[in-house]
Amino acid sequence: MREEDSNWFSKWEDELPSPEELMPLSQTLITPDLAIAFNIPTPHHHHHTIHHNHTPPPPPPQESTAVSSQPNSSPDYDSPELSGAGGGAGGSDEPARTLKRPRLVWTPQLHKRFVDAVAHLGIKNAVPKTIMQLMSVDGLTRENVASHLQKYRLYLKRMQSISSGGGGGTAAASGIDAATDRLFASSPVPAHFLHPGRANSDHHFMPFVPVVHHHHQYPQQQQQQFRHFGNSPPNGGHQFDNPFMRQSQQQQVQPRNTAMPPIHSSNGSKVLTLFPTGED
DNA sequence: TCATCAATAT
DNA sequence: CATATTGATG
Repeated sequence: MREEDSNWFSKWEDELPSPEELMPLSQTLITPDLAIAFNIPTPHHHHHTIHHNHTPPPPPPQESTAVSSQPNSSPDYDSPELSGAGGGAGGSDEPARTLKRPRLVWTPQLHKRFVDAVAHLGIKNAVPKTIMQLMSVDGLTRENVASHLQKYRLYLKRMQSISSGGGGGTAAASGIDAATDRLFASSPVPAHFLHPGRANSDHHFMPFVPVVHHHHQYPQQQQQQFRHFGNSPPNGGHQFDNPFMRQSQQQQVQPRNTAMPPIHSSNGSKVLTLFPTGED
């Protein structure tokens, strides 16, 4: 089983789409809204007091490459928004500083990364922030993870209850594999999750979180492509080409559904789905 | 500040 | 229904 330890990363890598596959998007990266949200780029140089924290008291442990290319403007706090005046004004450009991101769709794949991350971190360190970092999914927020984690924990709890209780587990047991938790069921639950009491065996030897972050001011809003990114293992990153599938814009294949209409937000809610649902 | 949870909203 | 958001509490 030691192999796995050395392979876990490779396996992970395998699932990761190659860089090339990630970028190609037919979407405009910067949408009008975005520009507006950022305070309308006036035909002038935007210098914006860039923040190159030189003397920040609390140094964030996230010192990666100093690649702050892409001088994005920083979110200035001044929104002319608010009422007023303009009223609806067509509603095209809304200053809306309160932009909402589209709902994240937890595909089995994404969930798998989540579970893997939690598994490798150990219950102990599996807190939203850390998980989020390990997952390295662009656009994924701490709250996304927190929310999912909360639900996932409930799922684990139910699982423990049924597996140990035994008594009177009438429909309870069946309840598990029932329609609910379809998502959670798609990913195997690491053993240790079921008993927190036990520490993990030998897996706290992480080569260090591959968190190779960019420093980015993530633009909030609009459909964005959540994408992963290959990290390089500390000891020899091997990159194999991964003939993977392309990303679908929005299309989620529900496992149990002969019907085809997947993304049906009854309304016109924008749903963001991650990469395509391949197979597990 | 962050994590966790319960309740609630969309 | 799945996810987001909020508020209380540690």
